[in-house]
Formats: sequence, structure tokens, C-alpha cells
Amino acid sequence: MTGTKRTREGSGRVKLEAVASAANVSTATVSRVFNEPDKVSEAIRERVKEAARALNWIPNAAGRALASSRTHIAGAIIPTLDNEIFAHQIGGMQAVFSNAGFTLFLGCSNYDPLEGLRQAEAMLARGVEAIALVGENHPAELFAALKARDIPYVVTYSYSKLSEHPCIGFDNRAAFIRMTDHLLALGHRRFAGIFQPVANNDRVAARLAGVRDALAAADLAMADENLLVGPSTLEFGAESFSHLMTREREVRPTAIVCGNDNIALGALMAANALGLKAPTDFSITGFDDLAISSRFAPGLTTMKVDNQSIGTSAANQLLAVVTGRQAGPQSEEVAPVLQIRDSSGRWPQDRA
Amino acid sequence: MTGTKRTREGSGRVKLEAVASAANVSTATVSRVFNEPDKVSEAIRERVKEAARALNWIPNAAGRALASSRTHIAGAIIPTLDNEIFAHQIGGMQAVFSNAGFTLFLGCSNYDPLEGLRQAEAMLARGVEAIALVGENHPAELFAALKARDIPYVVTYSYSKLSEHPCIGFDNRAAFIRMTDHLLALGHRRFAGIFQPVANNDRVAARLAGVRDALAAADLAMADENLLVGPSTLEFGAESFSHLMTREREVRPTAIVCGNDNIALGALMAANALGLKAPTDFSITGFDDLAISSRFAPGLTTMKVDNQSIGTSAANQLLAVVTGRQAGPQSEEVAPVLQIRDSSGRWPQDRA
DNA sequence: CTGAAAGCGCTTACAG
DNA sequence: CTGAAAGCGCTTACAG
Repeated sequence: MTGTKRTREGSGRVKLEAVASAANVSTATVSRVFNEPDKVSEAIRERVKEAARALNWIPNAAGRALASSRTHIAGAIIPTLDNEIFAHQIGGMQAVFSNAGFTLFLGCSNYDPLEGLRQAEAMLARGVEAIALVGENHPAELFAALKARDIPYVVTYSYSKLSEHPCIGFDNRAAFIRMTDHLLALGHRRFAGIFQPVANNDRVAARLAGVRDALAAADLAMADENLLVGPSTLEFGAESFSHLMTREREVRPTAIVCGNDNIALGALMAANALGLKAPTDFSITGFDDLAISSRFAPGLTTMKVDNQSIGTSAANQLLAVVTGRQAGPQSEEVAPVLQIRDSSGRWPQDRA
Repeated sequence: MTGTKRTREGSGRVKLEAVASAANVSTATVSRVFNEPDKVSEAIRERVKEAARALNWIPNAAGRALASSRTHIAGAIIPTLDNEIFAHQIGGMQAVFSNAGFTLFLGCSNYDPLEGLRQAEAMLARGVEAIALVGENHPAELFAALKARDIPYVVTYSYSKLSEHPCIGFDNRAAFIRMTDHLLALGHRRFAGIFQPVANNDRVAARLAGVRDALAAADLAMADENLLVGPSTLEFGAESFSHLMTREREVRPTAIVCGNDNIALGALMAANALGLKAPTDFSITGFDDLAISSRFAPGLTTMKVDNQSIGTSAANQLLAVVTGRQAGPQSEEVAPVLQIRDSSGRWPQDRA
């Protein structure tokens, strides 16, 4: 029945309409003052701004989003904040987005691709305009959903010229080839590895492949019993080290490649406890260059990546697309820098 | 002129209306199937779900938010993700919220209250239903805005019975009284402190007050030149330690209270470099109980706080309010646990 | 430069 | 249990 009275709650907040009547203009004009100020005469512009300020009006983003299809929201999906690497990326992204008037949704998959998908879908439903994803290990549905809606995205921490996705990061395989070559050049021939789980983690898989490829190129291989895989904790690093290095000297590895610094630091702690010293008794390497790695005794040989700048680059690329300055996000390779310290040395050691 | 044709872009996405016609029901019914399923007969319910799935419909949150005044978005404002303490809180919150169908906005103030306010306002404009804030050091406007809109909030990491805000955390002052009392009981009388900046950080201010109050209760005081304030880095901890401990033995502090573990670990590294050993030559304490603190040599005496559970509690309290199960968030005190390790010992040392 | 009004995609009070 | 339609708070194509 037309004309029936309806009672709706509403938000109870000051709305644009109130500003319009206070300033004696139409709602269209108020909207323009904030979205296309050049199209409004200065006198009216000031009057409207004054009214908005006086009424303490905060625009309702839902109304705005519905009318304009723009939400000024971006999203990021990372595995976990427990790894400071990802925390730094998010910190970088957050700063850039916030500065551009974007608010950031954060999702953590805990290395479960389906959980990542679920959270990405929640973000899509809430209208994110762009999204950053760590790594390429996501369900095909996720990439399909992004493409179907034409939502710009970038993959971070993985980089490959051959990737079908725009990516900002480094070539994990190449980095670990470089690290392994460093140890080979020092004379090491018996290698061991202590790594995080490879499942659902394309970055770790690539790192391990790098070690294997570099060894194969030198006609070497890592013995199966020398590859230990487990959680990325100091504890696992320490246990693994003890396991590897309490065997007879003749069969022990001389070089231990760790999947990251945290594992390597745990191993170094176990070494201290066992009275084994690097680089005299063994060499060991990490990846990440945590703050503590350079100050630890011995200093840890590792590779440094500027994770925060991966985050800022990713955010800047996404903003460039969202604001129409660019057609699509551009890939960017960030080179990890090898930091050679006392934890790696010649083998056999020259004892002076 | 009524009846004029208008062309609007629209999102180009599948919308609820399409699901309704595919399932041969009204839009109201489709909405009910997902929001109040009990009100729809099972046959129709299944038909609608089937149609939604077939069309791959994802509800538009802006439309939903506008119509229902609910966004299913929560927000958190922290100082920085660079501190793993806050990263863990966010990790905990993210998991709980995501599980309840809420997506999380993340804002970082970098210890600037105005930046925190700015980001909180952006979240309010986007309709957050609840918000968590680290500490009480926020502009009065921020709390006023939350109250004016009736947005439930909790303060984290600070706890005080006297607080005018709901808070989930611990009493920083009491924790540092406890730590200082531990050192006093061991026989220490000459104290030094290495702390993060107090400005805009009510937690650090309370920690320092705790040290001072505990000393005053023992008729002691910390000499001005023994309090060093600077960035929360290993470097600052190391420099400060050297500065304090390269003076003559007669004037040096015997106990050094650090504002957190990171600073204390830096100090311990400098001690190793200088050939000074705890607890023989000095005692030192931290706060946080980082993963590395128990495994370091010597083990660091510190206090452990379950930061992740602060995050999950905060999220659960906010959800309870938002879903109407509770009128307001309840405060919760989380007790830090003193972890006594080898970095603190009797003074003067009994040398066996 | 400015305004009247349609429309964005949902929810929900009302009627049946 | 189901539907017709008003309404949430904005933006913007159109007209002037």
C-alpha cells in the first residue's frame, strides 16, 4: 500500500542531509565539497565545511560505498604475525595505506590456504579495493575471484619472472643457491639442512630446492638423514643441531643451512651448550637477518631482506592501480643481501 | 522530471535480486535465508542456498551495512607491529574475530596519539562495531567519539581498578614493584634503569614509577645518572650497559632493571663483550619473556605475559557486547608471572 | 556552479 | 511462512 508509514531505526547519527540544510544547499553540493571541491564555488565550499565541522559530521562509509562503488579499504593476507618478517610487511603497508586515506583489513591464514581463502572472501564481501597476498600458494578460486571482480592484487615474498601474478619479493630459490654456493666456496662438502615445513609454503619449498640444486651442480647431495624439518622455533633449531652434531665427527655435516635465522639461532645456542664453536667446528647460516643475528656471538651469516619496503612497495603499487595511475601492479624484485659473519668459515679450518 | 532514464554503473556483480529470481522467491526471503534461517521453510531455504551457490553470489557488505547498521567489522589500534608483544595481541584478536565472522581493521599509531585518533576516526567512518586500543594514552576526543556513537571498546595492556575504561591487561606499576622487590630481596642497593621513552606511553611511565616506588619503600632511590632512556633496541641496551658498567666498581650499579627483554638482551650481549658475567658481576632483569630470553646464556630473569590471550580476551569481550550477550565489556586482570633465571642473583655473590 | 531526484544492494516493518 | 515496498546515507547523471 503506497503511502504507508514505516519506522526504521537509522543510525541516529548526523548525516549529510543535516549538513546540507544547515548550509542551505543541496545534498549534491555537500557531497561535491568533499569529493570534487573544484566544482564548488569557494564561498559555498567554506560554508559547507563550516557546517560539517559544527555538526561534527562523519560520512557514513556504507552509504558512500554503495553509491560510488568505492570503499577506500585494502586488505592483506599473511600467514601469521608471529613471524616478524610479516609483521614488518604489514607495518609498511599500513603506513602507506593510512596515508592515502585507506584503511587496512588484516587476515592471517596460519599457513592454511583454505583459511586464507575464507578471510579473503570476507574482505571481498566488504568491498576491499585491492589485496596483497603472501606467496603464491593460494587456492585457484581465490585468484579467480580477484580476477572476476577485477580487484588488483600482488603476491609478496615470492618473485619469479615466470609468475602469472604480479609479485614483489625475491627469488627464494636463487637466494639459497647463493647461500649454498658461499658454503661450497669455503670448502664444505657435507651439508645438512634444518627447515620449516614445506607444506603450503612455496617460499620454503623454493629455498630447499635452491640448496639441492646448488649441491647437485657441485655433484653433491644432502643425505636424507641430514634434512630435518619442523617448527620455526629456537627449540627445534636447538634439538636438530644436537641431533646432527652428536654423531661421530667423521659423518657429521660441516655446513648446516637453516631455513631462517630463528632456527639458526636456536642451533647456535645448542652449540654453545655442547661446547661446539662456529666456524671452527662447523659452519651455519640463516635467512632474514633479524636484529639479534648480527649481535649474537658468533655473528650469524644470513641474508637480509627489507621486509618493510616489500610492504610499502606492495601498497604503493596497489594504490597506483586503484587511483587509476597505472593499469596493473608492476612486479618488483627485491634483492636479498648476503651478510657474511663469523658463523661460516673455511673448511677445513686453517688453525693459526 | 519524474520518469527520466538514469544510467548508473553499479558494481556489475551478481546481486541478491538475481538469486531471488533464480530461486523464484522475493528478495526478502533470500535475505532471511542467510540472516534468520529459522523463519524460512526448509524447502525454500535449500532452493535459495542452491541458487546462491550456483550464481556464486557474495553479499555486498555496503548494502547490508546501510540497511542493517551492522558491518561485522572490528578495529584495533596498536603502537606498532615491530614489537612482537603487539603482534601477538593482534594475532589473537584476528583469530577470534575471524571465527565470529568479523573482519579486522588494523591501525598503528607509532606512539603518536594524534595518528591513533586519525586512524580510529577512519575506522569509525567505515562503521566498526567495536574497537580495541592499547593503553589509555589517547586523546579525550577519541574516547568521546566512541561513547557518543556507543561503540564498545576496551583498553589493553594497562589494567587498573580505578580506570574509567574497561581494560584487559596487567598493572604495569605493580609488576615492576614486584621485580624491584625481587632484586632488593637479593641484597641489591645500587640500582640503574634502562627504559624506553615515557612520552605518550602510560605503560612505560607506570613501570618506571613501580621501580621508584619500590626503591622509595626501601629508603633507596635511583641516581639520576643511572637512568638511561632511549629506543627499545638491542643497540641501546648494549650502549647503555657499557656506559653504566665501565665506571669504577665502587659507583657502578649492581642491579639493572630494564623496561623490556629486548633492551636487557642487548645489555647482556654488551656484558659478554666486556667480559662481565651475571649474576657474579651484576644482576639484570627484563620484561616480556621473549622466546629467546629463556635460552640465552645466562637465562634472563623477566616477567611473562600471555599477550595472545590478552588479544583473545579483548576480542571475546567485544563480541559479547556486539552480539548483545553483555551490556559492556568486562575488565580483566592478567597476572604477569615472574621468571627467575640466572641473570639475577644474590649481592654480594657467595663465591663458593 | 547548483539542485532535484534516481539509484547503489541490501534489510525489515508491515500485511497477509 | 512469504512478499511488496520503503528506507538505510550517500553519489552522480541529467538539467538548468
